[in-house]
Amino acid sequence: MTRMEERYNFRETEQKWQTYWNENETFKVENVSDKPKCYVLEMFPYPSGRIHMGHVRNYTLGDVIARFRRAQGFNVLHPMGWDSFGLPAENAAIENKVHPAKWTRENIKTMKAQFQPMGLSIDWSREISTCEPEYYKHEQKMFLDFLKAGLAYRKTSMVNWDPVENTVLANEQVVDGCGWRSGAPVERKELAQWFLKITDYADDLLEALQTLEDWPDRVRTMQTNWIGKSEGARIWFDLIGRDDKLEVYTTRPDTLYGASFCAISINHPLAKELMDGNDDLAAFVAKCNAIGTSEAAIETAEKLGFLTPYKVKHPFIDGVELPVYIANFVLMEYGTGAVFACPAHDQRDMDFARKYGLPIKAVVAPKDADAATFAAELEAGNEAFSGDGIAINSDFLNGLGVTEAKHAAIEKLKALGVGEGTVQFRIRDWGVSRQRYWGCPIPVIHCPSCGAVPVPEQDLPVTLPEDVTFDKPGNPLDHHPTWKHVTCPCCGAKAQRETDTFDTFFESSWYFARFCDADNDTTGFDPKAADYWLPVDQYIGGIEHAVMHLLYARFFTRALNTCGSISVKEPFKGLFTQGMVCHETYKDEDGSWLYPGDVDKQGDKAVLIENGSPVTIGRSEKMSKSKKNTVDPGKIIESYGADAARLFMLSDSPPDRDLEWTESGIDGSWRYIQRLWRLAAQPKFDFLSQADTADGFDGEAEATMKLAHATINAVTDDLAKLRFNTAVAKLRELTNQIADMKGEAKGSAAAYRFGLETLLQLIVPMTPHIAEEIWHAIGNTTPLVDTPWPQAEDKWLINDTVTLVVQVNGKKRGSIDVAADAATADIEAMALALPAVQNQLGDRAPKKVIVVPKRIVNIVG
RNA sequence: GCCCCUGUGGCGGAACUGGUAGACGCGGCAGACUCAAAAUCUGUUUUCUUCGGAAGUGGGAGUUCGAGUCUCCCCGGGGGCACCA
Repeated sequence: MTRMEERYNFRETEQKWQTYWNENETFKVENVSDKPKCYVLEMFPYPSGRIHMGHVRNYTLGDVIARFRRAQGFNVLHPMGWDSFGLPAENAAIENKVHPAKWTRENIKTMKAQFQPMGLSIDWSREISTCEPEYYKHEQKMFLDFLKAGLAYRKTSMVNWDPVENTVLANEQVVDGCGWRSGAPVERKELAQWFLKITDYADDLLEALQTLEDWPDRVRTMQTNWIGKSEGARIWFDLIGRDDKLEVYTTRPDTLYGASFCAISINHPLAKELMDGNDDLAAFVAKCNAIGTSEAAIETAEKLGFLTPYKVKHPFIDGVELPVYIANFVLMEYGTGAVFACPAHDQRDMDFARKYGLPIKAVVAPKDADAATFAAELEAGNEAFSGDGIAINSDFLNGLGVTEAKHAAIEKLKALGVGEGTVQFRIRDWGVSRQRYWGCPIPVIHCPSCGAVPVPEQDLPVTLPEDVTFDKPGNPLDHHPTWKHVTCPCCGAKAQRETDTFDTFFESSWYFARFCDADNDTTGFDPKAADYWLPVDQYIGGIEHAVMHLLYARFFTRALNTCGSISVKEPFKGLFTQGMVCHETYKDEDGSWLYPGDVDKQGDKAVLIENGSPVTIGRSEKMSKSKKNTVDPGKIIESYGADAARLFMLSDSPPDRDLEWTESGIDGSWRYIQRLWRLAAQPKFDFLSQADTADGFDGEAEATMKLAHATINAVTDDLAKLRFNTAVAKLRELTNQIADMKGEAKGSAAAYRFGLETLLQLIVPMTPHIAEEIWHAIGNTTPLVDTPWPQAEDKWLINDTVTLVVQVNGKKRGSIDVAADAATADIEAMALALPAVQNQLGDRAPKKVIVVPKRIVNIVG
């Protein structure tokens, strides 16, 4: 063995093993193997320029799983790439006059160099960058396939329009009704946009959530809510004096007998019809629009109604006519943009009815209530009743429960030809057009006579022009002198390219398939490669992607499946959402944010290092540039090493909870790394030359052997369940056990060595560098990274004697050591003989003695 | 308003299907080594205590031989959704 330095030099060691892994292509994988496959993927980063602690946590978690599975004998795919289209690149272009491509590629280079010292087990041969034509040309082909399959279409819809920047903004880019950069009030504008038919898969996307057992319930709930399936009925009310009908959607057809009016959206065609020359209505619409769409505005918004001259016939009751209002609470985007209102059983309708003096009629009463009394109280009050109950005052529905009454009402509507049962979804088709330069061009040509014509496949890719300017607002593709001017592929006439680009969620909707076959130049990936690797076994990322990215990717995979490009439907079998990395916040006397590095903490107080002026310590929040509570991963790795940083990311906090970054925490991890080193470099006794198991094990040696084997099982289980914090705790316990050994028992040296080697084998996924270094230093020649995961031996897991706690009336009074197979009667006798038990019982005889084998004895006195 | 998560020492957090509450770490305290400091090591660290014990997992009830864990009600913290008919 090599002589070990007294102190561990992490800089040298970490560099050494990283170089070894790179040169040996240790983590490069093939798409064929006789081992079972395991695909571990972390959400790929946006190349913003610098890695942050969130990245470190994310990629450490994934790396531990990847290394663990690799050791367990899986063929592990653990790739990395760059989600490199997006707005920040264009902002940089505008602010710093640098081309988005240059900015992005330089950032990738920087960030890749920052990832390198983390020691991640990544197959870099599969690296991808989504802004390169080699990547995005495939998604242009996919889009053409979607068009053919009827999964993509163009329609005019309302969008958030920034009048200063002349571009569409995503909902997230609208802050308090204003553009996030320009600060100008956002306008609603109708614009022709490309959509993908995610709604075709609404039911499947919802149903399949139940099969995703390895997803957090939270995410499944959020997607369920987002898809928003509701079952109800469409009803066609006869408009009196007109030929047409008013179509409404309701989830409560059982309350039709309580209907008192209908209400339509201000954007409903009937409302628009009335708008011509009607100043009162125009004023009303203006008033509604002025309320705004912010949460607070809606919360306090008054119910506003405008009575139209229209009336509709009640579908069930002859001769009853209902007035039609235009109301601010009815949304054109949901259902049919029209509702019938039953004030007694809907709070919103109740508020509206009270305000405008409309009738209120109770038609459902709780099971146990006296119907007449209940109805009278309900109709006199201001509180609607929306609970379950029995139909009353409802003719043929009377006596039915809500569910049965809904069915009966729908049957009757169908029989009368005035309605039908229907399912309504909240989710809407995915608008993918963006008036942006730094995205994938939408491969379509607009011809005055042929319309929107797909770019012929042989003309792909449609690449972004390099020579663009950002000196005026709007889309540089639109301003480009020549790029958009082309001829129609159909008729040869002068035509224009589509100048919109795809939403950048497009790229992240299939990158996991690209990693399976990253060099494929024909279809983006070979279906066979995707079949082999997909679905991703463990996907890891932030909860912020619970709906958007994760839903788009699930849809996209289904769409590719429909087009025959892929055989799976669900891209991610297991999903793990990690918590945020947080840090205390600091402010100076003027209330400006301060960097932790500028602050000197002394107990509960803090001062500015520069001049000693007082600093206010704020609550711990997600690390963010704006609050300056960030810690640079590069500096941390530089001063503590990657292993210490990785270990800290895994210790203490469960990975799905927020992690509080502290100096003392990273110090603690660093101390552990040093301690681990001393275990081998400065042992209390010579465990290497004396290691001999011929005489068996005794005392501390036996205890170490037992703990080592128990730890193998415990840590294996913890890692499989992603309970890294408890795995670390158990490894520390084993470390303590080994460190406490004195070398005096039979087999001490052998047990010490076995314990240490076990520890290294179990900790190598977390702290790969030091584990590998010690492994070799104590004489192993096969790299630890290629050593199979340890297996616990049964003989060390069995205990001859067990300690039983003895309770009297549920309170602990002592304990007894008994043989594992001791008879119940003997155990009882021993427990009762304990002085502490005698004291408690006094003269009384025990009423009952409960013996739970290998656990507890409870004496009831 | 609806839905979800969460509440355990000074702090982060352990506690498998109900069975020794506080593993492991951070911080603190005391001591050793040192001229001194750092590092390291040893001990101690839920609270109260008449040193026998007693209380204790946000609060209150319940089920049980036994509850941090299960049930019901209430309170606090965090997050998501929402004029969704």
